[in-house]
Amino acid sequence: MSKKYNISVEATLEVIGGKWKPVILCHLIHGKKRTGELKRLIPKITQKMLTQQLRELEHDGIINRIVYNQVPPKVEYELSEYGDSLREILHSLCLWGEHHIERTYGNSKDYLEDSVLNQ
Amino acid sequence: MSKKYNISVEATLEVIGGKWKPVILCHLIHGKKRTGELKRLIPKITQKMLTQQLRELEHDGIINRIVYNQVPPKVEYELSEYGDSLREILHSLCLWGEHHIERTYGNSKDYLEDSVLNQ
DNA sequence: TCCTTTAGTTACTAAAAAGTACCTACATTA
DNA sequence: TAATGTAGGTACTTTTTAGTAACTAAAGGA
Repeated sequence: MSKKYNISVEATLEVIGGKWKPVILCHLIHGKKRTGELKRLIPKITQKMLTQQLRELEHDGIINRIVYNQVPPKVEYELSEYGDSLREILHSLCLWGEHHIERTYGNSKDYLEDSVLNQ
Repeated sequence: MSKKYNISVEATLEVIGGKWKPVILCHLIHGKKRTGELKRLIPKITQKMLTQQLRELEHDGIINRIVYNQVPPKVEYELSEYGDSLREILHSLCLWGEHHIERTYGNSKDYLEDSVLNQ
């Protein structure tokens, strides 16, 4: 009848899978971000994909969308309380990536953009 | 010049991103599996995708491919020592999925296939 | 001899994901 | 009056990803 998962990780992937969602969320674990900030932090993402992914994350209760009623518009995104339950996982995913880059290339400085995230 | 990541999680996604890899790996954290076992555990995967994903994981050093020189062929896959560094992350991803299913549907039994993985 | 079994390959097709380019709203400021 | 800045929407195209179906190898057994 109802939708079945063969293994629970499939449910996780429905929510945070894909090319952009983990990236967006890894930025949000460092705090609230405006739309434009996210675009700057993720230079290769298009407006369309950014909005689309943010909408889905909001729909799944992972992030909050905070709209300030002003012109020009100001919108901020943050991890919701529920999304915060992903914090450790997201952090581990970032950490593993750093280790992997080092293992693969010998160092991470030359292959990883400097940013608040990679200290 | 050389390839750059804007954030380290991108490197992680290159290795374990996509629709099938986390599923395959979550099965392998419970031990060595033959090709046919994996096909049975992941009913919706096709032979082609299974082989393709396994090859990539092997190439990235995440899994070992163990070939027994016999006919009909017998091949087993297991997490490599390096792949084992993903064990905790994979486990957390599964756990989060279970919580998410419960939060979303009220219970997990009706939405999650019974298997060794979901006790 | 021919079927079975297991793991895998390949050419082709279909579907899903992502990219492009252009459009909107509207208060503020020059 | 016209340009600016910010967030977002949309139709269309391209690219990527995945699925389909038919194929191979080779030992053992009927």
